[in-house]
Amino acid sequence: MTVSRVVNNSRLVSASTRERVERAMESVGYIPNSIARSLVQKRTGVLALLVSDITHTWFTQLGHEVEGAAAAAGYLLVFGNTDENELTEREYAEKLSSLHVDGVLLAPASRESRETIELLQRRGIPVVLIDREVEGVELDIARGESYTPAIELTDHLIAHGHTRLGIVAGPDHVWTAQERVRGFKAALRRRGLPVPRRFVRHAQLTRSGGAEEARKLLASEDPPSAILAGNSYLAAGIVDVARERGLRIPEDLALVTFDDSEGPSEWAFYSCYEQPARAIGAAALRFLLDRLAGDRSGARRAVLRGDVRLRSSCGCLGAAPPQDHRQ
Amino acid sequence: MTVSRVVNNSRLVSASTRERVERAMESVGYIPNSIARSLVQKRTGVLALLVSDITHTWFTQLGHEVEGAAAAAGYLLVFGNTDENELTEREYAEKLSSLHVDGVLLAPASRESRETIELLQRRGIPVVLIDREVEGVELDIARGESYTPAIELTDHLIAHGHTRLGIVAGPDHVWTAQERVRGFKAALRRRGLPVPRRFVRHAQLTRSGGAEEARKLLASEDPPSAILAGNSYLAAGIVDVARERGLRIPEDLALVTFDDSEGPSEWAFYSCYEQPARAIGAAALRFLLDRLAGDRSGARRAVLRGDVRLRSSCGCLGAAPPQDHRQ
DNA sequence: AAGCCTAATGGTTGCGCTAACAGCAACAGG
DNA sequence: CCTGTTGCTGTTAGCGCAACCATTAGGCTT
Repeated sequence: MTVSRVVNNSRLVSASTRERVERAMESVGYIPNSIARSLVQKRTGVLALLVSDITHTWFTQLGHEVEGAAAAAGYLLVFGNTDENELTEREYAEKLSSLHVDGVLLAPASRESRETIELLQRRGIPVVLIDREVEGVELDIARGESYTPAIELTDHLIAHGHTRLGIVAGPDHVWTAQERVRGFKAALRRRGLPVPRRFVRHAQLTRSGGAEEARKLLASEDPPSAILAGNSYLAAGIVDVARERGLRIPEDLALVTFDDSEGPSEWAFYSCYEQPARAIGAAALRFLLDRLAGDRSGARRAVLRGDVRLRSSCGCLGAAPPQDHRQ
Repeated sequence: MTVSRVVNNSRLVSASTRERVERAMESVGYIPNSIARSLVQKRTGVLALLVSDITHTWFTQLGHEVEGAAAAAGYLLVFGNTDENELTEREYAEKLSSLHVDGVLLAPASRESRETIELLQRRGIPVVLIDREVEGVELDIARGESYTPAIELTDHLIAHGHTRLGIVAGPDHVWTAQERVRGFKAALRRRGLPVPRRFVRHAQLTRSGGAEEARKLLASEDPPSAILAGNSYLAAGIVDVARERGLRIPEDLALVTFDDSEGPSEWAFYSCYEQPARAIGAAALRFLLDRLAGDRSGARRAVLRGDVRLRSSCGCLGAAPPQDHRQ
């Protein structure tokens, strides 16, 4: 039909016909069927963002940014939540590829995400990684840093005079957690400080996960006097436990963490390395849009630098324990 | 083809053929095209959740719950973010209806959302409202309470001895904000207390929005000694301003709020009325699934009761100002 | 005036799938 | 033997759209 030409406003339609068609569409209440269109055009105008935890502020900030930019480029963004689980992730990938989304931004759950990625690539769906590397995968990626800042933060704790340091990082299968642990250990070794295995803890990336591991950490005979937390949720859990045990922060327990970014105001108490969520999202989307525009060049990498913010929880802004935040 | 029958596992296929087909699918890497299927079946297996702010913990908790339940029912959930804006909302609705999502859960941005809803209904897409009523729309809805709890919270402040009370609510076009203001005023009137117009403030539902209005509230000659905040983000903004002005909470300024639900630990300091986000999400999805199963009965309403949690910010747990949460 | 271009429009086809039906074998009952 | 029944498999059509080709009208060139 000529209707199609009107809808897609091809220029090969006379003004009079166009108007006639438009009036007709109006009166019938015609709405083009994107599904049929997608079937023939092989593009849907939908992008997907798969994150590991949609309740995590950091990811939603990033998502918010990506969504705005995607809308500006004429794409609809859908969010998916993998729950830090490769199986859920794979299922999402299958659904999304069967729905023929045009591209996927993925914060990979673990090493196993490689299969998810390969699945998507086999279907010709461009993938851009967010936040986390996957071993053996050469792909566009936008992320922050983990190794170097972990060293910086650890060094900072050491500069405060601590010699018994612990870390509560995310699950072992999460790339950023591995990197942060690696940086932590490197910093300690460089200073000739011990790295007791029991001071290196992996937790679920939630407040209760952080609390659980903090409890193990602080239960020992000779507990650490300073902790590097893998992110602000873990830090909040650690603070919970400190409160439980009557430990003042930073006097009895110093704390530094990661990932704060426009978070709740409580986090304003944590000394942290702030990952630029929005900038990472924007960079990732740009990579994806370039791919969709036909860019076939090699894998690109955007490693965005964040800022260290020294506040109360390490002792830089004086002793200011949050134990008044009782339930 | 018989292939279709295998994929949809109809029972009219012999075991041998099924296996043969499956082996073939495996070897070719065949994946069914959901788009084509959707085109003929007129269902996509996709549900949408439109919220006004995806960075708001309350909505993501709700979303997380809905997503899990939707997945269990075989549906994929996509999230959309309307930014508290009817236009964005309408655009989403058009895109989603043109993508033929099977149903929509909507937290309506304002009264104008009525048009969004009518648009979707005209296309035969079932809609269930979340959290907020829309005047003149009779539709399934799952929400918490606002009017009654606002009275309770206000009464509680009065019981603490306050006579000059203010409210920082969400934007005037948001239903819950209207209700909370209505309850606030009703409680004051019932006790014979004045309701100065300048003590009733509407703010953007963000921390900075809350701070802005709190500044106006506290700048007056005879400022309120107690504030009811419309949600925890607004409360955080109010706390920021109190800190700015050296006001102790609750001694110099008492604070009660809404919406806390598994939020950041800072919120554990706020006395609040806790809306059951997850339960609301679950109820809404159940309504939607019932509609999809063919339920044609009248509009249903689930009004879920939450709990008042009395903590430090109103003075119930002793004076415990959070001013140590400095930047 | 013949030939040829261009702009505007309509017709046909096929994207990949499934609903509906048609076909066919095997077998039971009359 | 025929008819009916069951159990499986193949065929046809059509979902709504756009790519492609065909057609027409009108204007331009030579």
